[in-house]
Amino acid sequence: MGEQERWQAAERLALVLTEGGLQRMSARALAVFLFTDADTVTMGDIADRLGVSAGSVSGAVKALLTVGLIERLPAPGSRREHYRLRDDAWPTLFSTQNTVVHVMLQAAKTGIATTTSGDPAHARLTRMHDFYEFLLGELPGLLRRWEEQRSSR
Amino acid sequence: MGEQERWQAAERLALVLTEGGLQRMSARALAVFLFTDADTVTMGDIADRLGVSAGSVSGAVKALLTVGLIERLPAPGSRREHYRLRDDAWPTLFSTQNTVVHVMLQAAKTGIATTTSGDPAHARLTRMHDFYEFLLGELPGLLRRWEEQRSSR
DNA sequence: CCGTGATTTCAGAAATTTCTGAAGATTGCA
DNA sequence: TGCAATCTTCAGAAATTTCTGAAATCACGG
Repeated sequence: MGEQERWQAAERLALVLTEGGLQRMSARALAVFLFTDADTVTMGDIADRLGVSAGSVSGAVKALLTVGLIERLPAPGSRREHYRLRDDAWPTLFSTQNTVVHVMLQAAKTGIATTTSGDPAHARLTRMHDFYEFLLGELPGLLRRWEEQRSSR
Repeated sequence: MGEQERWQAAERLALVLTEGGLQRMSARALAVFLFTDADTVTMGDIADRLGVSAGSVSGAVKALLTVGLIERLPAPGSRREHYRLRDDAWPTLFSTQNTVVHVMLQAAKTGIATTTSGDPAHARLTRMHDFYEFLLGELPGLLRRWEEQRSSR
């Protein structure tokens, strides 16, 4: 397996992550965190690997920190900051994306308040409301099952 | 509840749907399907409601049909085509968005094939693989529970 | 507290996405 | 078949997003 294929796979993953809601540069940076052989990486490493400006990397790393996908390591007296993928990155990403569920539910509630019972719109909005409420109720159990399965190995 | 508030709520929902992956115009059109008081709408209705060109509406409706969120009604000898929101629109939208899960899993597998056991990258990719495999396994049960709950009311 | 290299910021450039408008195709009806 | 209204398509315009490059800021080591 050459380096060639590895970084091709990394770039492909970055495209998928973009579909999933991440910004392009954040997605590419995340792919580096995932595919690198080093335990930790610096902003310079990422810039070199991707061939992009330091400014872009700064923004991307900041975004990944904000959503909790990577972490800054206690720097042992080094001038460069070191970062790495967090252990719980994927459940975190999943939960972040599920913020949309909350907002959809709220949108349905707001919409229902603008209609009166019996309207076709009222029925449609209620149906939407019920689905997202169901979904929201399922998420905690789902994440709990993942934790259980993971700890039992 | 005035029309004013209703369509404000509709536009707000459209923004959320955009976050969720829909194109802007598709999202706005879907909001019309959801909030309208009529049982069905035509492309002209949507264009008037949103104040956009017929061309934009054509593209948006086509996209919504493709992903199965709306349906074309058997036109009773009318010149205009009539459309409406499908009953299972929300589970359908949810499933569509979960296509990403399949692709993430595949990306992890591809990545693993470019590493050797023991590499830090191998470990990270395996962890990613396991999470998305778990997630994929949970989805059918989740949708089944929704159907059960819905039919029992 | 300097000097040096790393990081942040941000205005403008570049790239991409999205919408329009008009021409062409389609379809129901007389 | 011919008319009229609707729908589709697509090239270019407009709007938005994203990236760069360079200057400002920051922080460690001396």
